[in-house]
Amino acid sequence: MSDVIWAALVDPHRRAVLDLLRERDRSVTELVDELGVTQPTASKHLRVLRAAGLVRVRKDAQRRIYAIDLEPIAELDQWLAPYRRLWNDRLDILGRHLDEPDTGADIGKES
Amino acid sequence: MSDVIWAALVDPHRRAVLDLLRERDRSVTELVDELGVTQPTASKHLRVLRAAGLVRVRKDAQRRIYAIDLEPIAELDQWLAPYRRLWNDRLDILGRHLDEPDTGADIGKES
DNA sequence: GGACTACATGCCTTGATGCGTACATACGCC
DNA sequence: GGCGTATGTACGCATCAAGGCATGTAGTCC
Repeated sequence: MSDVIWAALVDPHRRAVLDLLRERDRSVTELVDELGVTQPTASKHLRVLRAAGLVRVRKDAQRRIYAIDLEPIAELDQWLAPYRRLWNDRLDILGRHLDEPDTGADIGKES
Repeated sequence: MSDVIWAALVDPHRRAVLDLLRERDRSVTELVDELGVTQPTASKHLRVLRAAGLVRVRKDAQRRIYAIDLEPIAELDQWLAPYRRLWNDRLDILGRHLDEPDTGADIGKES
């Protein structure tokens, strides 16, 4: 997946923006208030998120309403998939050992 | 989830390391060869990955064998979960509209 | 059209990051 | 103990990203 997406998500403020937009669409002013940052700072973060395709904008009179776009998130999920599979496999193995503690004939008990 | 994990994952070289370690454990020299970077560079990346808990090391004589640790990845997966849920919800809605294109009585046809 | 609101952009400074080079350290072998 | 291999670290440098401040721009209202 694109480096741009990772670069966008690495910043806590930008992840906070996504969290807020997950709830509902918001104007820049709303985001500024919620994040506690200055307006230019928020605008720059939004620019990065836009470049990564993580948010979309629509105009509402003089306001800009930002909405989340989940497609890059789905990409991230795909990147994660093989790791998640590995993780689950290992949990399964652990679970089997916990379920059948005395069938570990192949583990080789000490001595 | 911790910023350290995001910071560790943002670098392509470090993600490449994880990809390689997903396959099997490897020594630093192996990673250096695979990544095509100098040894100090690799060591620094590994340091960051260690700090984030994404890899573990064990000593084998003068070599250090690195192995992946999936727990931070699981954390990332948890962070992703609400987004994935939202994504799936929207796919479902889209799917329903595609399946039953003419039952959209509540959509409000024009005029 | 002038004032006001909402937002974006440019410039600057500062702190973080990645890489290269050189060096230090640890281990095995003889 | 000296040497070679394997790895980590210190330092300097270049790049970059984040925030502050000032300014530009678009839209609304009167």
